[in-house]
Parts: sequence; structure tokens; C-alpha cells
Amino acid sequence: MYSCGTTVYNYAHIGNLRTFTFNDTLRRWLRYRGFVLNHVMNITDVEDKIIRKSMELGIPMSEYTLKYEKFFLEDMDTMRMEKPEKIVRATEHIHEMVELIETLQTKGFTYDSDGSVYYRISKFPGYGKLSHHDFSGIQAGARVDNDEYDKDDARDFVLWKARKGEEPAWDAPFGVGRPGWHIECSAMAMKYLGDTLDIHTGGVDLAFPHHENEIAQSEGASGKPFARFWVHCEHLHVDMQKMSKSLGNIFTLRDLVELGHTPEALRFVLMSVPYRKKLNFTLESMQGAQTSIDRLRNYKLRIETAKLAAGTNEDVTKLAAEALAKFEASMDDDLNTAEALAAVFEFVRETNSLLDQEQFLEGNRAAALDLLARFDTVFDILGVRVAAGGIEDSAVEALITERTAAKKAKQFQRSDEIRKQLLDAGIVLEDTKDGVRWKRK
RNA sequence: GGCGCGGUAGCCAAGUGGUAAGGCAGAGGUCUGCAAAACCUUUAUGCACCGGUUCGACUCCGGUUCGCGCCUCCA
Repeated sequence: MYSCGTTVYNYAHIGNLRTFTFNDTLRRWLRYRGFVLNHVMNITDVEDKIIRKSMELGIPMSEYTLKYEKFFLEDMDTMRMEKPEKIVRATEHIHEMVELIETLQTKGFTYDSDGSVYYRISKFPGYGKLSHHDFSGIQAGARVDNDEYDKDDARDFVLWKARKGEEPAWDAPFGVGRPGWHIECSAMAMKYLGDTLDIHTGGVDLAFPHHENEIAQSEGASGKPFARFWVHCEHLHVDMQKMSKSLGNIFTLRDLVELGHTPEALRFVLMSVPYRKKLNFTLESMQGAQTSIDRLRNYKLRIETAKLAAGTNEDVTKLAAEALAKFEASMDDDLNTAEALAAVFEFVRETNSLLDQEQFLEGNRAAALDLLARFDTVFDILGVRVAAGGIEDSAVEALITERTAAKKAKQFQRSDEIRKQLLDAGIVLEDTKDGVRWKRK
């Protein structure tokens, strides 16, 4: 599997993060179903914006890109995304790109213009198939180009850009310069995954022209189908509109954390809408997501700690089996995460009621926990990360013991004091009929 | 203009020829020394509008309307 990664010229925004969370969901579900993955994701670390910004700052391009690559990988980690088996940088595969361009030259798919090399789209009949673009009405050379490039056809795209000024460049048989964006993915995908990949993913906006161009390059060179499946993640919108600088509605993970939201809440929001649908992001939905996560975590805690009567309630066994079946069927159905989530919530509500009625028995505990564990294999939102330097579990337990004693002696002032002290340390107490339960906020 | 997506309760949102999942918010309740937390119940005679097909349509067909995206870099 190959995924178009990010261009490291700035912090990733939540739209980028949606696509990578989708990659992660797909990864995890394939693994859940027993597939062994070889997942490659690229990092674009040479490109117009990067060159311009690093030159403005007067620093080497790699210094600039490494900084944002680091932030990006940190964000992936914070969002609990699994790392692809390989993460590859464009600048470390210039040789492969040059070779691919040479192959295309030999096969007559290219032409030179002012030291740059272009792909001649009219040589590739299937162009436009993936994105349903019909170019039959466009005549070669009909469009009046701007001055920047001298192309024979508006559709043609650059494979190798001739060096301009002091920008970073590499030697190649066709002149000093740097690779075009599209050739990066073709070269790296084929190097690690062969001529034909099983799955190629990316954001919808990449379908045209990026993926269309990848197909033209790879299939032009190899003569074989490039990808068996193309899977595109729809965009995330903010308040019904695409994020853009002019609208000022771009959020990064760091922005949300500063507003007091958790990364898990974002993960939940991103996963609550199937990848193929547009997702309308609102800050209100972040709040709702957190409440939902807390509810699931409370349920898990309840199942783990409740005092249960011996025996097994077959109705619960049946409910758990049905919930798991629905969860798996939903995920199998083109990763319908919304339905999968619904299956779990339904089970939680039903079994919470049974717990209230003491109909949930000791023998049912394992099945419920197994469902949650399987759910969390994919969703990964139940585990709480303990902040470094936080209060130790044993200290919490000791204070709770003291508080319980104080309560028994009706020293409510002291018990409330302890409750407050723990709350300040991020520990929430819950008095239940089975005793005191606590959790980290 | 070309191609495509979508309009489902206050909000987010699944579904799809057989009579509306789920979450959040709201309302009511249970528990409790008080709280907090938690839990439960409840919330769309109707799925943008009009017409058609059908025993039956939110779901199919035709039309209308509104919103959005791609067609240049973009996850």
C-alpha cells in the first residue's frame, strides 16, 4: 500500500490529519483482518514553497524540511496513528526519479524545453480515466500558456525542472535541476512496491492531476497497471466550507490542544464520519466527541471494577456477539466507522441497563471487555495517557482510603478536602454502590 | 461551462424499496451526607420541494431548488 504523504513546509492542519487518520483506519482494519502490510508513505521535501521559504530564511532546505517533518511525525504520534512500514523522503530518491524519467524518454513519452523535461499526455491514451476527465475536446497547443512554462499542451506536466538561480539542484543526464512533484510518488512507490501496487491512497484533491499523472508515468514506463485500488479520502470542511487562508478557518492539532481539546477527541471526530463523505468540522463536535469518549471509558471502567454475581447471562452473551458482528460487518463495508461506532454504543447502553438491574454477571465480563478491546484495536481512544509527573496510582488509592474512612466517620469536611485535592491533581472520584471508582481526567 | 458530491430531528450523522442507527445538546428521573461523576428514560407520523413507478419510497425514475467540491498548487 502506498499513501501520498505530506509536503513539509508548515504544520499539518486537521484536513491533512483526516486523510492520515483514514490511512491509519484502513491500515488497522486490514491488519485486524489478518493482512500483512507493507505500507509506504512519502514525505515531499523539495518543492516550490519549501525552496522559497528556506531561501527567505537563509537556511539550507533540509534544515527547514526536517523541522516540519519532525512536527508532522509528532502529530501522527499524538493522534495515535500507526507508523507506515516505510516513510521515504523525496530528496533521497532523486536517482530513482532520474532513471524513471530516462525510461520515459526512451519510450518517447517526453520532450525537452529550455532544459526542463515534460510528459507528453497525448502519448498516453488512458489519461483522465481515474478522475473522469474527458480531454477529447481539447486540442494540443490550443491553450495560450502563461510565460512560466513552455509546454506543447496544457495538460502536459513537468518531470524535471531546470535549475533557476540558486535553488537546490541535482545533476542529471538532461541537465541540472530538480524533480517535478508527480514523478516522486511514481518512483518511490515502484521502488518499494513493484510495478503494480495493491492499494494507493490519498486525499480526493489528489485524484486530479496528481494521481492521474502518476498513472501516466508509471504505466507509461512499465506497461503494467499501476494500482489495483485507488482509495481517496474526502475533505474536511470547517463550518461548511473548505479550509483556506483567506477564510481564516485553518486549524492545526496544536490550535485545538491550546483551546483545551484532546487529540483523542479529534481522532474520534475524524473517525465518526466515513472517509468517503465530507466531514463538517465544528468546535462543538469536538466537545461532543470528548463526552462520547468519556462515556466509553467510564463504561470500560465500570465493567472492569463492578462487583458481579456469579454465572453467565446468555442474553448478554448474545448481545455481545451481535454487537461484534455488526461492528465487523460495518468496518468490512468500506470502513463504515459511523455504523461500527453505533454498534458499540448500542451495546454499551443495553448492558449499562442490565448492570443497573444486576442482570450482568461475572461470566459476561470477558465478552464485554473483548468487544471493547477489538473496537479499540481500530479506534484507539479508550486508553488514557498519563501525563509525566502526575500523581501515582498508589498515592491516589491511599487518599481514597483515607477519604472513605472520613466519610464513614461523617467527617465530611475532611472527605471533601481530599476530593478537592485529587480533583486538582486531575483525578475524578465517583461514588458508586460498589465503592469508590476513580479515573484520570 | 464540464465533471462530481450532498441536502435526514437544535447540532453532528448512519441507512436505504417494507415502514427512521448512533453521538452531542435539551427535558425528566435514579443514585448520593452534599456534590461531582455515572447511569436510565425521552426527543423526526417524517428524511429539501414537485411529479412519476410500486401493494408499499427517505430509499428507484424525471424535474426544481439550495449548498459544496474538482477542473491551477492543495490531504
